[in-house]
Amino acid sequence: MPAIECLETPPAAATPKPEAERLCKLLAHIPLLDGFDPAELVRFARGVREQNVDKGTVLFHRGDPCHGFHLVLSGQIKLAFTSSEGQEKVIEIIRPGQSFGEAVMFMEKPYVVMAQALTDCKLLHIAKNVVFEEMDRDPSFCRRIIAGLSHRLHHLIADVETYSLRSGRERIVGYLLREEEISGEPGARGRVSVRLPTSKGTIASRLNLTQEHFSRILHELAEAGLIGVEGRTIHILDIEKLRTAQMQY
Amino acid sequence: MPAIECLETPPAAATPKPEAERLCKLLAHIPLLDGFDPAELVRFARGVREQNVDKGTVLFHRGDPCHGFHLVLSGQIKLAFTSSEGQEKVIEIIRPGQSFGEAVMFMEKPYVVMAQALTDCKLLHIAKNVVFEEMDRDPSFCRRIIAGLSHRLHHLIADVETYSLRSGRERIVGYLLREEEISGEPGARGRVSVRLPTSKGTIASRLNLTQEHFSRILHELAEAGLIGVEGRTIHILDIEKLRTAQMQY
DNA sequence: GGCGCGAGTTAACCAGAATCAAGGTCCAAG
DNA sequence: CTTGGACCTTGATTCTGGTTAACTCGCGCC
Repeated sequence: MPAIECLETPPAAATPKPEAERLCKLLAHIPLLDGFDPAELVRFARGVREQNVDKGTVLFHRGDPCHGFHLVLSGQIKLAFTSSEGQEKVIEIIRPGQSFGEAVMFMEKPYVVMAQALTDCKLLHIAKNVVFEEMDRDPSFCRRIIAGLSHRLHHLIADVETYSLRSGRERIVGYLLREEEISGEPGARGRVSVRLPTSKGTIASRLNLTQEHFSRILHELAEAGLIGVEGRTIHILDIEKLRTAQMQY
Repeated sequence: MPAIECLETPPAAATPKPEAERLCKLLAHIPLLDGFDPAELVRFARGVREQNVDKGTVLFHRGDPCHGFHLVLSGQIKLAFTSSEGQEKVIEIIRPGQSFGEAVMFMEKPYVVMAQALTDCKLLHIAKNVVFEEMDRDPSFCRRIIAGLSHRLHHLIADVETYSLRSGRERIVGYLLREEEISGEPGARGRVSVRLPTSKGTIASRLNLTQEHFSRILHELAEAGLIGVEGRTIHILDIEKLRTAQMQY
């Protein structure tokens, strides 16, 4: 597990133009900047840094100061906290197109969680000063940030609900159904397959379960004829049945 | 438990002036509007409605549309969700000076939780249109909203951490210490007392415990000589010792 | 090939917390 | 004063999920 390190893109001091252009192209795709005109993007690009990190790299620990936020271009990042006894709880698995660290940035406080690459990743780091400048300049940009934070909050409340009101079995079934929803076709019926985005241990922690318990429940669901397990691929044998099972338990 | 009902302040159509003035005075104290000049407050007051609700009143249910946010002037409101089986989980107990419902307002989605008055309450309801107008007009107002949402998010993450990494005992000890911190003198030592803001059952739910389990743990803590229980008043016999107990468990 | 390693599985056992079922206490209304 | 209800406590029992530990499987590497 390598220590924190920022593999910057090659300096490119000699030819800054194409490098900046490439960055702008990347920026144009991120939801927060959707519809920004080129001039705005260039302004923004000043504070943006591309990072390539290896699997296992810790981007920041709890307590580290925050200088901006991150956006994942490819790969996966896990956000987690570790208790004093060393056990870890994964709060979120960040996937391409998603960003993290905004809330802490706006609070001017150190990180409360740690972030670690689950795979080799390509990231953008957006410095907070360009965000703050843009906020002063453009009220609609503020609106987007507010919308983003609200959305995040909403999501987290749903997580709290899941953790406190649902059993392990229900959480797993819910997870599988959601996962199918984002990766599969919209109106899927009957037999569909879901590929787990990362190791079972990590997903178990995300769902507030131990790896062992997760494994057991998958086994139970398989025995009940609801799913088939094949490594990281879960075959949902009858998605309608799984949905109704979700209701009952 | 009375159904939802909005006890508006008397119409005051004949003398709108003093009524508006009184509202402005209330508004001037809320953190979000701190430092606003009178003209801004008046503009804001158009969308503000005072509400007096009785204990037990449900302000909104999950699924209700959201037309603005609420601020508590006096009394307590509980935010909770109810599972399909009817069991309830309290997410937050809102106290005077605090507000709720902003995130949902910015998302233009229905409420995901329900809000109920734990005591007779005085509230302000701020309509979303005046908030949105002010956001377009004043970037610094946006900043405050962003700061508020970030803070809320931060808090919720701390809750998730507590729920998933700490035992019931630890959660209760942590709660008592926090409660002491906000109600007691800053540098308290030795013996101090904390008054629970509401019923033990509600607090138990807030901490993700059953009433029974909560009661038992209080008993255990009392037996261990850490606290004394006298109805809703908890005497912390030695706050230093409780703090170190918090570390160990 | 054999070694080591990480991920996953399985089973036996255990603990923390929920559930169920009585009571107890206090207080306000009849 | 006594009746009922809200709130709380207590004990017995059950259950969910965590802990520990052994074992398997696949894979990269010497």
